[in-house]
Amino acid sequence: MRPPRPLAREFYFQETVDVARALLGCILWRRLDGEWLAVRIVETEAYLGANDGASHARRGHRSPRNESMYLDGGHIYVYLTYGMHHCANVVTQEEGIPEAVLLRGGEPVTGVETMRARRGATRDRDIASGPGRLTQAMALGRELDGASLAGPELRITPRDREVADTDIAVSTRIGVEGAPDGVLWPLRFYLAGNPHVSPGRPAGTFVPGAKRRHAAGPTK
DNA sequence: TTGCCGATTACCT
DNA sequence: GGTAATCGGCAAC
Repeated sequence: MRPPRPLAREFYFQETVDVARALLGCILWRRLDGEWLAVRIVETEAYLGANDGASHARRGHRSPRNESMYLDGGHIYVYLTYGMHHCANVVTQEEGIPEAVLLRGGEPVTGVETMRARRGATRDRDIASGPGRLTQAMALGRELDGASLAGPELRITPRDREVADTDIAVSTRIGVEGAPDGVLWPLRFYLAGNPHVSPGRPAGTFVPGAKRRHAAGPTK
């Protein structure tokens, strides 16, 4: 199975939150040893640059590690976390604006047995349901940091089935703590009910006011 | 140069 | 529900 045409470059220049939503249902492809691996994206998180306390680019921070966040839209930012797991992000916006969308979960579509072997997983739902699992299954490492998402080894292609707004659930982001701004922002998006969404936290739909507190919301 | 800690996961009780 | 694994980045000394 081979990938169709990649998403147009303009896709990545929409508002980052819109990109995070629009990526749900799209297909991420990775060519490994001549074989195409693919997952349908089912969970994302938006990171909104300098004003986002949870972002690696908070306060405008820039270093060799997060340099790829400053590329123009349509590239990938891969970093190592907890000393052992990689996380992959889709870079958005024009060059110099460090916004990105973290890929948190994927549903295996093609190359499933290769990914299963890479993960040592038995159930399909354990293959790519989490940011570290997704990068391990698809061999997304630091060597791909900064690569194009419309290239010969890596690409994202359009949805292969319809996704309605009502299929998309929203919550606060996972694993971000203590950040003065950003912690409560509803920037995690996922396909409601999809078993390949990460188990990181009860997948509760974000309900404004449920905890007597409204997320401040990005003021971008 | 040192020390702390993370956009996580797997395995334990 | 709790925590060890594991190491690069970054702030502070």
